[in-house]
Amino acid sequence: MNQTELYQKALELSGLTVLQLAQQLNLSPPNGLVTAKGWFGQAIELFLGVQAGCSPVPDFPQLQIELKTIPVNQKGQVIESTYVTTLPLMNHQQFIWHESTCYKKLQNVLWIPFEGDKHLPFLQRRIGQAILWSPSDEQYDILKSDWEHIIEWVLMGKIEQITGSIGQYLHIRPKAAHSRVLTKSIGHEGEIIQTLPRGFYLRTALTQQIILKA
DNA sequence: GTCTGATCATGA
DNA sequence: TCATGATCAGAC
Repeated sequence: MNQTELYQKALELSGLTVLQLAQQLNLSPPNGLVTAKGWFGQAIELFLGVQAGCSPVPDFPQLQIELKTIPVNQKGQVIESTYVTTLPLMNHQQFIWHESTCYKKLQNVLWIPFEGDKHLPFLQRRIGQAILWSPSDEQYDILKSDWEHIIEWVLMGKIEQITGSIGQYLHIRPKAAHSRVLTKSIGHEGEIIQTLPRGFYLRTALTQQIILKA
């Protein structure tokens, strides 16, 4: 499958409801998202033929394309931020921008917008028109500088001091089963410390531009 | 625990 | 109201 074929396949989703998607895939859909937060994203993966897995690479490695679903309200406004990848804390290879999973995942993203208004019954929500996006020069520069800023703090052993308010398009937030989960990181003396795992997220400041422009 | 898929829920 | 911090589900 090449890029065009993938995009054409994604366009077939346009206008389908969640229920129709589930029927087409022979899945029994959940009644809501509280206990099935990732269900929709995984159903779309199944439809487009993404290999299920947990390795930190783009969904379509050969095409360098990452797949993202994104909830939008009736005014076309993005409702939620978008998870990108885990924040590297000990993996040195990941401290180089061009080697980072974050860079690789953001080169090309296939966005699948869908109705995310909470008052809409989940099964009746419709899927929108897919968007194949790559960052503009300006978006790229901001993403890179956000990333470098955050990684610099990690390298200086200041992981505990990075809050979600840092970063214009890209920021970090907790990413774990719960707030007691611990993983290794660098302390301010260069020693190994235990800390809560974080992930990179895209702010709506960026994703709104992408959805609007399409 | 570590990764993926994400949205929930609460405080300012 | 909305951004930050917390949490849910599943594969491995």
